Amino acid sequence: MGRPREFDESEALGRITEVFWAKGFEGTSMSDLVAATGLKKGSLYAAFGDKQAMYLAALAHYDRKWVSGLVRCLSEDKPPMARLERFLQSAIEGAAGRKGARGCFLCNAAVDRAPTDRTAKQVVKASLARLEKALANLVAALPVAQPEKTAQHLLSVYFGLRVLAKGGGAPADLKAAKESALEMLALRSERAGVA
Amino acid sequence: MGRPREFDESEALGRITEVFWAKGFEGTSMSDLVAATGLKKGSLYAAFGDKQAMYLAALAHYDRKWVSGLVRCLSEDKPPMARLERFLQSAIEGAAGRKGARGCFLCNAAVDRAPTDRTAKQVVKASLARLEKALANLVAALPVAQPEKTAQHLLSVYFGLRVLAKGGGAPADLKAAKESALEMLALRSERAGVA
DNA sequence: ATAGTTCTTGACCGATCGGTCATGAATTCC
DNA sequence: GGAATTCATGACCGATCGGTCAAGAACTAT
Repeated sequence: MGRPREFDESEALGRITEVFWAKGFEGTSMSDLVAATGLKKGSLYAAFGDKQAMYLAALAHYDRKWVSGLVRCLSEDKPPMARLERFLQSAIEGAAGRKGARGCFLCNAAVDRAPTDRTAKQVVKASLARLEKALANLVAALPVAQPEKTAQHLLSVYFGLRVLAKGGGAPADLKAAKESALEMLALRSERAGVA
Repeated sequence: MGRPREFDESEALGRITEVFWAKGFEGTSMSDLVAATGLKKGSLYAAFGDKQAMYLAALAHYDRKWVSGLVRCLSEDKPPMARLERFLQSAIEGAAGRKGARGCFLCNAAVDRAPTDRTAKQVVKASLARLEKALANLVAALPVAQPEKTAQHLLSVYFGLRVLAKGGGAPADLKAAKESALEMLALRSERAGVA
């Protein structure tokens, strides 16, 4: 009953996500969201609540769409090392093009929103846990001891690459970090395989 | 000649740095800086320029004070692995206490300021390069091949730990990531030492 | 003493901030 | 065809944003 929505809520959430992703919570104004969605302020508030709620909805949307994509990529039916290589490579490429300069929304949220927004922090924690689990599953297919520890290590390399990429790290340097991580892992596997 | 400054410019810069460090560029207002320094708006603008200039001054101040501290710590006359352990541990502890929740200003700047502020990006790049060089020097004391690659790897672990810590990573998980990184390095050293 | 210079202060600026609300349009239920 | 309900719209709100400026205070050089 009542008048039906004239816009696609999910599409609007996609636009909102991109804005928060690119500009952060504090850097995003309601007029930015109005411009990005083509909706009026009243409609946005009616559909999503206040600014913080919009941010949380965007973060959840990112988790569903992009984090899930990463998890899927980590769980693919390919050689484990190839999956890991692609995983780390995605962190490097995420800051390459003009549009890709936004990096990883999860990383951004962890750094500049989690410390002040408890709910955002919980969402971030949940996404991190999902990634860690997928990584641990992958590493478990390798002959290394303590796959959880190694997964945490690789997760930190991933986010470290995100930071360095945003900070203007040279592509060659990022590639070096990635290769070093993979080489060390191969070394460990090799050794454990022998033992 | 003329009326002398009634405040310590360096002390004011210290206060300004702490505010930007804790709240980011967009999250900091001039009234925040006024409150933190005890100065009036006019004095701040006269001394430092506009908001962006204040941020850049704060970032440079951080580089001089804290990044230099890290570099010094990495160059100490102690066992290399102990220095590395302390280096990574500082990333973990930097988000522990209430006050420490601000994490690493350099990491924050890389994530939320570097993409939109070219000058900030250059300052960040310079600081990153300093850290990388100190790390490479340290790693060179170890019997590992390609110390620069390894240094990049360790630097990404460092910033990854910063991100995970801010994202609410459990202390045990952060410790695991740190230990995994150090163990892999020890393994590599051992092997290279044998070869 | 006085002129010249720098610093401090608080009032002030237009613009924008996040958010609300009354009104009219669109739809369903009876 | 109302009555009820929901949505879209644009005007509107006080607060705060980053930034400026005139006027007085504190100092130096002559």
